[in-house]
Amino acid sequence: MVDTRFPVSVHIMTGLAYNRPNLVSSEQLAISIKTNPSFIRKLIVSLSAAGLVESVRGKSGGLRLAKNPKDITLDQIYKAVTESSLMAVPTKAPNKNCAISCGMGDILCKISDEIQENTLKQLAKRSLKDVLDQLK
Amino acid sequence: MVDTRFPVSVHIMTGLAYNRPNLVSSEQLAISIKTNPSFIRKLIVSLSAAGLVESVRGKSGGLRLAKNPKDITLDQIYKAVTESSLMAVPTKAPNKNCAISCGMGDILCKISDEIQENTLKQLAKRSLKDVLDQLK
DNA sequence: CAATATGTATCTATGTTGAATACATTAAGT
DNA sequence: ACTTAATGTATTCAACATAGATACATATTG
Repeated sequence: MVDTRFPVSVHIMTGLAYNRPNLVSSEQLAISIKTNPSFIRKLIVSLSAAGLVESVRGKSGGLRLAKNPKDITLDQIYKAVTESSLMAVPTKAPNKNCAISCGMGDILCKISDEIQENTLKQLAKRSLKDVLDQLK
Repeated sequence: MVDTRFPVSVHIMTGLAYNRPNLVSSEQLAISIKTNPSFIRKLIVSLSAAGLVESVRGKSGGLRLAKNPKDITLDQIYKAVTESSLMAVPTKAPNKNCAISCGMGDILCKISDEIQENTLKQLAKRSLKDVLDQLK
């Protein structure tokens, strides 16, 4: 199965940006994204912790952006909901009898880090406002 | 579980480059990488199809690079063994009653494509010879 | 013809993701 | 106060992808 947390989160954030400053419920978001409110709320926990979303509890509560869409970049969203790296890094201990095996770990980690950094830099160029403008 | 095909393939290719032009068996590679020959051979199928590896069957057979390490770049390896994109793209049909849902697909695909293209461009800068030099 | 390598197929164990469900907590509104 | 409706949190489940395991066909050397 593929990790959809980031794309789903972008969808969530776009929905909130679109309806700003009104509150939107996780139920409404779930319908728009065709997923379940449980998944939405799990993502909201991360997005709130990152200071991107505010929630209001109780009746007539809901969710809204914590910042202006132009001040939210996609790398912030990515970092909020994704902890693993795009490229897998070796987890197994190297084969100590093999020079190549011993050397590969560092090399692969360096490549992975480069990809990660580069991708985040690229996502940082795009704000939620850009996405919203593109939508219209 | 994480997709390790690319890092494992880089390891394979580095092993073959290191021992060039001698043949290396999938068994030896499996020991170096601490995995099983079956997985190695599955990857070899893809690497061979991409023209990166040659195999010799039968007794005293084995595997070797099909090209000079300086002419093999990491994006070639990546493309040979990985078909899915780094960032998940939406697979579900959009919610037709929702403008945002309908618009998100294209936007997310564009972002995914950008990341993919950018990452491959970055991997293209690095040749197998670079990896080998770095190892020594 | 025996030995040893790749090629190929199948099955299984494991881990991850997201769906489903339940329920506590909070706050509005009557 | 009480009902209603929202988030917060925990747990379980189903589906899926990955890689490990195994078996065996095929090819080639010696």
